[in-house]
Amino acid sequence: MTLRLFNTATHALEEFVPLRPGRVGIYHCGLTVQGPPHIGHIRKEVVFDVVRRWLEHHGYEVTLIANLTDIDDKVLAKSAEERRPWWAIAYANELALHSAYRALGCRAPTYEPRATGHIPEMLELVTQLIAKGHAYVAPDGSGDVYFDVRSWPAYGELSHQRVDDMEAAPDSNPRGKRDPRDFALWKGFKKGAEPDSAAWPAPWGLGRPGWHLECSAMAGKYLGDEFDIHGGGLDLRFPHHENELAQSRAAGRPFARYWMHNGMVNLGGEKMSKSVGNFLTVSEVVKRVRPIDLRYYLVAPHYRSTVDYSEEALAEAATAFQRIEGFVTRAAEVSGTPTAREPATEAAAPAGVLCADFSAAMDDDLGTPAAVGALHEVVKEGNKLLADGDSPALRGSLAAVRGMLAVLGLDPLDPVWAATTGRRVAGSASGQMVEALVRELLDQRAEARERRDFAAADRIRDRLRAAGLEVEDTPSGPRWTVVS
RNA sequence: GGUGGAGUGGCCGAGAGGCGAGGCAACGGACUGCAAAUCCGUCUACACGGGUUCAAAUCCCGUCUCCACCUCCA
Repeated sequence: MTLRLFNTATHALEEFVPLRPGRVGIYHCGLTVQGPPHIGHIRKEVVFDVVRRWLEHHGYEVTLIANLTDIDDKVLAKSAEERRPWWAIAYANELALHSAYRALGCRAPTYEPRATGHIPEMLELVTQLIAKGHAYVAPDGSGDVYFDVRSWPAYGELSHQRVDDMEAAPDSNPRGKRDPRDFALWKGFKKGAEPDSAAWPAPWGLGRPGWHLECSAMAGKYLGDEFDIHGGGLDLRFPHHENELAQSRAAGRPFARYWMHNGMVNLGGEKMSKSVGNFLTVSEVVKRVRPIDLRYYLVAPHYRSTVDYSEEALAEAATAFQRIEGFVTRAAEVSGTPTAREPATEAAAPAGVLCADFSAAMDDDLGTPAAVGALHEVVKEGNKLLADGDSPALRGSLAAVRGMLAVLGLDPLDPVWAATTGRRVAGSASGQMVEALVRELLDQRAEARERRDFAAADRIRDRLRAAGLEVEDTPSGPRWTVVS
């Protein structure tokens, strides 16, 4: 069973072979913390969370690094606009990002470095580039340092563009650039126009790092000069990733071996984006839909395809997922598997039980759509087994389904969802009271049904529904769930 | 101008020369006191125009439409 990934650098499906046996290093560009994360941002987090889980399923020890760009033009602009320190804005949005991670069941990165914490590493990289003749201090006295694109013939290798074919940057102010495509490694301090706290000393003058530089320096620090996978949104391929690659290689660092880019989330036919204003934040969407349903919606399509966000499609995805979830909760009850009511103590299902179609799909460039199809097939089989009550076959189906769901980060019995799936009452003291009261009402209903007083029985069911509890009759007696 | 990607049934969404992914919705049936859930069945689609082939959603040529990037963007 070999994993193949589509490498955007070569435009080909390649067998994944790690640099060091048994270990995988992944770097993906996190957020510029200028605002709270939207659905497009969190899709990327979910995608790489699944990449990580699948690699771990393969037995790799995964180091996942996601950076935070906490100093840049946008953050400073926001700071000026809101009259709050830039670092306070960055931190507030960092917290918002973390809460979105948690809401969607994304495991925290192994480490999440902030740009401002890595100035020395960045200065070192710039120094190397200047020494090798690939970067220069602008002659205009601005204190800017630029990467010299013409000095690096491979420039454009990642996005398959030739420098001469590129539109001349519509930069009305070429400042001290030798070529309009040269990009800033270091931005000289603009006294008065920018806060003094946003400047760091450098051999070529006070200033702050350019965006592209940060990622090269941090990836190098935590994963080494060469590492396995570099990820990020498709929109970052050029110029950001191209620039990272150029400056790293020009400094003599081989950099990433595989490049993975996730597709965009569109809203109203256009990429969800802060600047256009057509975005939905994770926190607002999560008020309308359960986070686990949102995650299913983002996991089910292929990671490289565009997702056209719509409430209707999201609602359909939720219904589809609830079918899977329904099987898991019923099968867990029937087989005595701990549910969210009593948090699971057992680990995720053992790897061996995943269905072969699921694994084959995942190995084929993370083919989640086909994998989800395979998952639904097993659910259908499981539902048939459920009619006969507990059995080894049912337990096998449940384990397989949970194993597959765990890879996708969607196991409804995982305690991370306990607070938001809302379908069970948590094992708190008040939960136990609700439990006892509902039990009493259901007993009364059973008695009413016994004497065929269906009007009375239905009245109890209706009242419970009005209170947000759905009652359904199963061969093994009535079961109830919290629906509101 | 350059570089990529996409157009699939009522909807979402895979696949990539033959053998009907999957889900949602709808309809019919089974089960149920009624529901719910579940199961069984029905619904044969691939932007358009040509071509290649015994066979095309899949390959070739042309056309149209849309998206991303070349400027900050996951």
